[in-house]
Amino acid sequence: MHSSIDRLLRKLRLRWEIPPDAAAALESVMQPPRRYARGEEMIAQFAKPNESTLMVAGVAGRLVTLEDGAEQVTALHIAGDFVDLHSLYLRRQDHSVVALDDCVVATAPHGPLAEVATNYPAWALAFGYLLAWDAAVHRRWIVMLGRQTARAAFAHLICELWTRNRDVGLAEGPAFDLPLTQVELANVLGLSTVHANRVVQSLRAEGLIRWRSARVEILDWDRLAALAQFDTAYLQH
Amino acid sequence: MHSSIDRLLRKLRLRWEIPPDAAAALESVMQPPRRYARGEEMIAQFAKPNESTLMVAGVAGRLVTLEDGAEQVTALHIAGDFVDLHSLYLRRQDHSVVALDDCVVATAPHGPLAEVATNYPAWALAFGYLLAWDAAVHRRWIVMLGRQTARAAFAHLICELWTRNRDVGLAEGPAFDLPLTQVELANVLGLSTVHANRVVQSLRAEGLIRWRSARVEILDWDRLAALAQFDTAYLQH
DNA sequence: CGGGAGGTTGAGAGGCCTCAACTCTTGTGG
DNA sequence: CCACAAGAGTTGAGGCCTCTCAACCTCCCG
Repeated sequence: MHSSIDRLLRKLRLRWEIPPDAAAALESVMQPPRRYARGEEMIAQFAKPNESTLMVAGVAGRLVTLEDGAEQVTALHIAGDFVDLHSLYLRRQDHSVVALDDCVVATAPHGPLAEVATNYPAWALAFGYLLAWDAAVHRRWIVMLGRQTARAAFAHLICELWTRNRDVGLAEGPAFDLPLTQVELANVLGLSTVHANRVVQSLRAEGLIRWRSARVEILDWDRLAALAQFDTAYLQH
Repeated sequence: MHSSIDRLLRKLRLRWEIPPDAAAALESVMQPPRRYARGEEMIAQFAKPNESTLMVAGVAGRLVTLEDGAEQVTALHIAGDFVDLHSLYLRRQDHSVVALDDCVVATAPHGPLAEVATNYPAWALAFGYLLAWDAAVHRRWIVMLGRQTARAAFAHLICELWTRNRDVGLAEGPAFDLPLTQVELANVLGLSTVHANRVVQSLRAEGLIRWRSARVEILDWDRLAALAQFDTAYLQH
């Protein structure tokens, strides 16, 4: 990877032309890469950032904390994802962003970023697409949490993350990095830690996945996707 | 209401200037209002619409149907909401849109709509805002489904819908229209119909709300909001 | 070698589900 | 104007999924 926006370009170019001059324009407004260690808070809840953050490497989560202390992860992001493109349009963050692994990110100040969108139709379109795509993933999570069992939800999460990793060139065959603790997984799936653990064990015992030392390997895609009722359509468009 | 976009303008003008000429430009690309009867499907799942739909009156829901037949509503929309602004950017609908009450809608063809965004910076900004706002609501629903009990989730839904109705001038004091059947409510909250019914009764019995003949009246906002852990921030920005 | 984070296990409780029946409301046709 | 049908709402009972509490294990690192 030569530039911070390579993974993003790779994903977008699956379905669109991004002209080299447009790519160069975005690249020119990205700040130099910055690192966060696993566990660090990248953006605080209720913050009002004046820049948007692009993941270059690692995994980050958007975390909502309720008054009673309950925590729910509303989105996971990997290399090539903008973590908070929406902050271009919304005044306050409704959630914090946490590094779930060591991360490298590059930020773009809102002013120049908006200018890129005005000057390059390809980016105006792509930013709209990225916002809409984010929402499409949110909707699938709503279905996952509202209408699927814990086992199916976990299976779906694995299918989604594998697909997204593949789309940016980060899946090696049936395997990809998943540096979540089971506590964090529970906060994604809306479960208690104890039950999250049992769900993981159950999929392992059935020979659907292997998961150890921050790496998931999918052993039986067909059965996993069937359990998850995974339909990749919402990720592609 | 004189024009189809009045409620939308009202909502946006809570935080932005929308110049009259920009307003006129959007209005000029809206098609004449069209009606749907309660229960009608406005947009089919997997459709590829070439227009976006603005609610003028009524209530609509975005409905995802899984292979096993389970149904989950991922969003509710009232007057002033674009139901599928994202279709400007995404090729296929990932869900259907259903009229939950008699509805009046106006559509705008994607071509002219995109042109309005290019020619009027206020609309470029507002469309980005509306997309991001939609996603913020999705995120709150993820928290609601993942980390709140059925009672709290229902309470939250009521708080959110009252606030949104108020913002477009459709709340009369503590009351607003909620033309959902309990089956539909269950599909919003990710519950069985039976349990949805018990949740409704429970909030009624506690004197938090009244709900009859498609109309909700909030009897004790403070206790309802506390139960819901409702924080209006995500709706305002 | 000790400490701590992460993972695992067991047992009992509770929220929510399914199945099934029953009641109430609404609207339609005779 | 009544009778009936269909849809919506309600109730009961039993069972499963998931939660809480609490302990214990394992691995890694200093």
